[in-house]
Amino acid sequence: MAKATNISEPHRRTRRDHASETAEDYVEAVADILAWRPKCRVTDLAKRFAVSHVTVNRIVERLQKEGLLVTRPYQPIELTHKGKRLASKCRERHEIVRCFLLAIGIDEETAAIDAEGIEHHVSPRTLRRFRELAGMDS
Amino acid sequence: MAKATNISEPHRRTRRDHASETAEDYVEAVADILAWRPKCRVTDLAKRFAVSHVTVNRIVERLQKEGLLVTRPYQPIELTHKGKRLASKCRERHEIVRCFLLAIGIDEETAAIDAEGIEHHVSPRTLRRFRELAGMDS
DNA sequence: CTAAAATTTTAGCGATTGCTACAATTCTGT
DNA sequence: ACAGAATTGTAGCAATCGCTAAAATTTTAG
Repeated sequence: MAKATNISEPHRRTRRDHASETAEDYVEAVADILAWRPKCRVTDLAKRFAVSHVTVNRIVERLQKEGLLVTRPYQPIELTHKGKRLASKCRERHEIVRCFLLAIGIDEETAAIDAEGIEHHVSPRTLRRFRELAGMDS
Repeated sequence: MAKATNISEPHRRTRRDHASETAEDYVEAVADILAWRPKCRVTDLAKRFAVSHVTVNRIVERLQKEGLLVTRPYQPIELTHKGKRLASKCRERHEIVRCFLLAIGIDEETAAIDAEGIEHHVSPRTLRRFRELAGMDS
C-alpha cells in the first residue's frame, strides 16, 4: 500500500480539469442535438443541462475561443472539425461505459446516469477492458 | 431549491457538485494521512493534491464551516465526527471501485488512478454490483 | 406590416478553486 | 534563548460556472 505521503501517481489524474469536462459535455450535447434537429441553439443546451441560458452563452463563448464550435451573434451553434472529432470520441467512450454497465447487470436508467459521470474518468486502458467485457469488440 | 426543469434523468447527476467532491477528497485525504502520521498539516494536503498551501488553507476553512473538520490558527487539522463518517464512507466506496477494477483485470496503478476519478460518480446501485463482482460481499 | 413572443446578449453579482507575494507564527538547531 | 527554517495566514489577482435583471435581436402571430 502506498505511503500516506505518496502524492503524484493517483492524484495527477484526480486533479481533474473541470473546464475540459464541461467542454466534452457540451460538444457531445451539440452533436447529439444536431443529430435530431436542424439547429442547435443556446436554449436547447440550457434545457439539457438545466442551467440558465446565460451560463450556456458564456461557455459557448469559451468553447468558440478554444476552436471547438462556431457561432455568430443570435445565430445557432455549429461544431468545428475539432469539435466534431472530440464529440465523436466522447460519444464512443460514453457508449462503451454505458454498455459496460448494462453488461454487468445495471438497469438502463442507472447505467445512463452513471455513465454520464464516469465517462470523463476512464483511462484508455480501462476503456479497452470495458469494451471487451461489454462484448463490443469488432 | 429544485428548478423544475425536469430534464433528462441522466443530467441531474452529471450536473455534479464539484464542491462536494472536493470535500470528499479532502476528508478522505485527512483520514488517510492521520492513519500514517500523528498530525495532518496544511502542507501534507498541499503536497498530496499538488496545489499551493494557500488553496488548501481556503478549502480547509470552508470545510470547517461545513462542520467536516476542525483546526485552529497554526494548528494541525482534525476531523469532526461528521467528517470521520464521510471519510469512512468515501474510503469504502473508493476501495470497492478500486478492487472492482482489479477484479476485471485492470493493473494496480491504473486501477488506483481511475478509482480516484470514478468514485464520486458511482450510484449506490452500481456500487453494490461492483462489490458483488469484486467478491467483497460479507 | 406590426406587435408580441422567443431568443440571445450584456452587465453585474457570488462561490469555488487556482496562483504569487508577503506577513505572521511556530518549530528547530546551536 | 535566539536566529533561521518551516509552516501557516492574509491580500489580491484570475478563470470557471452559477444566477437575475434588463437590453437587443430575431422569430412568429395577427
